[in-house]
Amino acid sequence: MPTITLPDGKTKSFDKPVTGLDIAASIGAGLAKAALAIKVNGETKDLSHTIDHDASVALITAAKPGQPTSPEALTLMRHSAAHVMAEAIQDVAGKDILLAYGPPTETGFFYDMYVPEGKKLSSDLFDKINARMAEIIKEDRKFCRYEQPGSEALARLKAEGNKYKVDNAERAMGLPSSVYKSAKSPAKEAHGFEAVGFDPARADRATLSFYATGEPGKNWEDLCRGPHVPSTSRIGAACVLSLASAYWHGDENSDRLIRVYGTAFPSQAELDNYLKQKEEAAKRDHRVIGKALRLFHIDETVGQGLILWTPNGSIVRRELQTFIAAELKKQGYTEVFTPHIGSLDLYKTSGHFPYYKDAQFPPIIERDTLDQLATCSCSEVMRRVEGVSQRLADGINERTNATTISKDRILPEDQLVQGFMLKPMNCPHHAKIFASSPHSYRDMPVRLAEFGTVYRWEQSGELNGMTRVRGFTQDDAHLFCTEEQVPNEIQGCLSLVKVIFNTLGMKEYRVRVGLRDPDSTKYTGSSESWDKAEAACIAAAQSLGVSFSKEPGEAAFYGPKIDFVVKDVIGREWQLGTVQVDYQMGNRFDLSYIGPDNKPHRPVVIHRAPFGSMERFCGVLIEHFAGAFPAWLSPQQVRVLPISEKSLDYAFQVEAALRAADVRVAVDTSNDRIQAKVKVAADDKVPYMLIVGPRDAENRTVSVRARGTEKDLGAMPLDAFVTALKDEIATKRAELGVRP
RNA sequence: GCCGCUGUAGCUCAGUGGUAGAGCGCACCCUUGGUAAGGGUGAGGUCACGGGUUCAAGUCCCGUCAGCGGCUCCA
Repeated sequence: MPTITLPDGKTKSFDKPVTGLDIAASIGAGLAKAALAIKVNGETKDLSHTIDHDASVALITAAKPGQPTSPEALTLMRHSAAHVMAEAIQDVAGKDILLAYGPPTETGFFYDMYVPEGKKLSSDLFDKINARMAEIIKEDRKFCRYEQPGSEALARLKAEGNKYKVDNAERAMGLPSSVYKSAKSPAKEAHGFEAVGFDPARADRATLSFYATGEPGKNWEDLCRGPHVPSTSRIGAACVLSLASAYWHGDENSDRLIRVYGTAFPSQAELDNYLKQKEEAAKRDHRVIGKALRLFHIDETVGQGLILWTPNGSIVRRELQTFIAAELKKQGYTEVFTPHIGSLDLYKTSGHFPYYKDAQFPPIIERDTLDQLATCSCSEVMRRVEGVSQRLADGINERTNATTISKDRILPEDQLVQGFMLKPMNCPHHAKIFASSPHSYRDMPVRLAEFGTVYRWEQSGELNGMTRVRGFTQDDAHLFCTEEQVPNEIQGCLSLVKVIFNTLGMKEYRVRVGLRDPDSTKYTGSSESWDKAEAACIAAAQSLGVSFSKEPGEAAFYGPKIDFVVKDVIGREWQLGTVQVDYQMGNRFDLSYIGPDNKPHRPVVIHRAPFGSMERFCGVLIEHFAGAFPAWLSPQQVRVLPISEKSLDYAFQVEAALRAADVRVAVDTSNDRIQAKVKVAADDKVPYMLIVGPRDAENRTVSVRARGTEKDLGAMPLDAFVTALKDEIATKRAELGVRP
């Protein structure tokens, strides 16, 4: 008879098998009421699950009013809400919509479904679907689990004609799918089900579970692993949010499904709060603020994914670049400038071409050469563009000690097509700068920094405001160092990140350390070097003091890396910068320095762009500050608001005094009332408003109103304001601190 | 690239196959004021672009381009 161990270590013995609900009730009526599910030996089960053996059990409960709900409870509610939504959709839009897969997510849930041709599932139906969901929740139907032998259940699902469920069932039982064939990855794990070895006998032994929302055979039901909350009312409040499309199994050659997103919360108030937060977040979107504050512009005629930095945004960017450049100088970096294009041979040497050709703008080829190629077939042109001379191939193969350039890419000189690439990376240019002069170990490390603009052919559907673009400027640098110097240089990169994030008050970022896959042999460089470099990356990440994760298999083939990831206002994660150790580039470009032994040695190269690109970083910053930049970054730092035109003269004097102190300032010369001028300045998120009227003119004072304050802070002498603001700007303070 | 949605004034958006609309912004005029919108007048349109259906298209259909939400991808 089962003895149950509770999380606090206490045990309870029962004289017959017990359900989760029994256990909860044995502890207290309140707990029984609040319980949603149980965890048996760490595995979440329905509350009605029967335990007939000794186990450690924890109860998952709904939160008391005013208390935060546990992530586990939310996940349960949302998974259950996905069922409710699917039922509602089938009620509203028709049973011929085939359900595929509906899991909970971090902030809600979705359900992928196949909508037959000719049928439309559009957001017009959301009101009806939401109403139906509310009804189902109110009906408080029990989630009723029942099991069927695998083969029997499978036959039933096949008869029902939903191949997606058949596929789910087959995969749940460890059978190969009879309906889903993937060209890409046949062994790919099915949605959410554990991958198990193929075992035909398993189908007969296995059972499949179904959940009826109510009575099996009478109410709506779905093949589902569970677990669920006890009944629909325990979901609280749920709603459908948006439509998107998704591929079956994420496979673009497979069926296209409609993905319906929704979310659920324990109460309507919490749901409303979430929706309101979403709305607020949308207002912080850098694309919205960028337009309102005229920070940047994207013009169809210029091209998608190409950012035009308007004057206001350019100020923000310039301030940031100046800041970063000053920090780099402190760290011993030297600045370089390189052009926006480089010859094809450069990228054949580096390996970027043709390996990443799909992610690049096509090559720039001379007009005469194009004329010569006019009669060639497309594939012939590509062959010639991608071809490599014998000399270049021999050099690379020798230096990389492998057949890096295969024989079939080697062409006679007269067949080779010369041309240029818009540069997708800065490293080849920097490597050439390093190689342009001899280096002694005494000069190492050589740190070459450039705000280098690169161009990449991103898929059109991926472009997104400033966060995903086709042309961008990296805060790039390459550190050419000896192997011993690697840990110290990585540490230096991260301390730079720390300084800058701290100054900007950015705490919401995480760090991923990409390590090599222990089972793979694709990596270059000795395993001792790798061990040291990986250890250095981990140690450096640890010293940052933010959350970091080790990601085996995420390293580049040429070395381990550290990535910085931030979230935007709508919860999407963006990779900002990266620090990558590279054991390959030195070989590719035949780089060397003379060591103490008077012999040449290969330098290790560290690529680092801690903020990724100015575009993405500024986009993230706009959202971080919601457009309300600290004074040092603000496009306009002060606006002078004369009470009336009678005070215009003094307003201009104030402006002149501030301008002389290098403050970005403007006078509002409109003939509006002061109330209107205050409103406009507030909308423009100007840090300081200086209201000046006859009183101020007489006393040579300014009445200060800082952004975010409801009222004026009082008057202060003009000179004192200028001094205080200059100091705030010079020290890059995050808060607006100038006070009378 | 794929799926869905969207595209009307500088911005935010109404618009039922029958004369192109509002608010904000902008220009000018009145108002000269002490902290989140004073009043008036006016200018401003290839209804994204190209085809088609129709007596008639901003509206319906097809295509293209772009934006948005996802999917896939991301050195």
